Amino acid sequence: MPHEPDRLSPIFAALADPTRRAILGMLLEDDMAVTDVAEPFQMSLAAISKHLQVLAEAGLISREKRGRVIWCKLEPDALKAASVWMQGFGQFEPVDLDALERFLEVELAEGPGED
Amino acid sequence: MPHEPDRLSPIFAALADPTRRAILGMLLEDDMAVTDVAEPFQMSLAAISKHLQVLAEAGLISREKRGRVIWCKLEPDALKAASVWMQGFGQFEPVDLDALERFLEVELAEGPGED
DNA sequence: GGCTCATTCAACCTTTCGGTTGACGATTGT
DNA sequence: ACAATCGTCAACCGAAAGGTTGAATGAGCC
Repeated sequence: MPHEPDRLSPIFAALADPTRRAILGMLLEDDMAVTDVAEPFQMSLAAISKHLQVLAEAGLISREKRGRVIWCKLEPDALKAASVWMQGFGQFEPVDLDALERFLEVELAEGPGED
Repeated sequence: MPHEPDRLSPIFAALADPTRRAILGMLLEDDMAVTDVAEPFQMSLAAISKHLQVLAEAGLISREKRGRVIWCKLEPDALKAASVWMQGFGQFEPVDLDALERFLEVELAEGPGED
């Protein structure tokens, strides 16, 4: 049996960019058109389009064309695959809830688009 | 207000390489010397050394020199940070800290696969 | 038809990544 | 003292990442 294609690497690679994580955060609230996704960022629309392609190839989002607008939608399953992989490593010690809270506060305070 | 340094990106970037994920898997069982980490791989020792540096800079492992041997040890906290970030998306509860806390408590108390 | 808006494509540039090789410092054993 | 071992450093390489700009495609509007 040859080995299965590596679907995990593209997912983690996609998550490794703060712009792309911010995009995912925005998409968490609602589906969005490409132009609207790009609006809060300082970079060109083409750059955002590339980021969306990376996210789509990793399976983290899907794009659907309705009219002349392309709607981007979060696809949680890919994220879950990566999460499951990490669960294997996560079974160490009971979680440090204080650290968790601090971490989440920082992460949520940064928010999408402010990177 | 400048932001906190981005600690999440290096973690995901480190996880995006299958060699590095394999190394983490090996380190899950036991601490290992660099040479022993490198042994099962087809690439040079220097390449593995670089991978270990990437993992260390992401905070995923630590290295301790005892004698002429450098021992590599898994550091679960960094992984936990990334895991928590992803679980926020998977559960669609990025704002409800209480619910996320309760979820994690239950999740870690039961442990994966111990239903 | 022609204009405008939404998105991607193509070419290009610079920086980073993942690998190599060979030399090197540090440590241990004889 | 000398040689072998452990690991990193430095220089180099090709490929990929992340950005730019400008042209091209395609759908909707007047």
